[in-house]
Amino acid sequence: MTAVKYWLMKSEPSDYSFEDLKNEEFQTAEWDGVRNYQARNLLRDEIKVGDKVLYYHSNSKPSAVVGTATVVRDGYPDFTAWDPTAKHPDPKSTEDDPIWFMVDIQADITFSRLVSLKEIKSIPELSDMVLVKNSRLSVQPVTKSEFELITNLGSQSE
DNA sequence: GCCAACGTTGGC
DNA sequence: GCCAACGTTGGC
Repeated sequence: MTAVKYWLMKSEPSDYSFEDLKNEEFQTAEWDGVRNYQARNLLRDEIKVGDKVLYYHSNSKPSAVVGTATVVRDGYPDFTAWDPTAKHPDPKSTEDDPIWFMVDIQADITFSRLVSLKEIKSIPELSDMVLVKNSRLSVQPVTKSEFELITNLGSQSE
């Protein structure tokens, strides 16, 4: 039994929002479409059932963490990669030799107020977050204290 | 919509 | 293996 780890996953809400996740059956969805090797390695090797996820809306007004989710399935091949009609097909990835991986996540807490990137940047304790430093990685590690601080902020009333 | 930062591709 | 050209991300 390994310890629970913490992550932040980005999605453009116009593409797939936290509301979309909550509208799924069992509020659960495949986190497909990741086409970045660093993120792939995390999905394939590091992210495990029971891990906790901050759900971040990028390219949004404002960009913000809007809720949390729980990983409910370990990494497995992203079969949308070899579907030419999918959103992010990759002909180099095949069923026999998959390149891209995904996990399943289930919506957990819906924040009562969003925690914006601006707010995150204003908090000294969060200045080491990957989100603040390398804004491009779409799946990134966060520490337990970062996760708890942001979840506490998002759970405050109003 | 702009563009900086970053990642990937491919010629050599 | 280098690196210029190109594509993408995502804040603003």
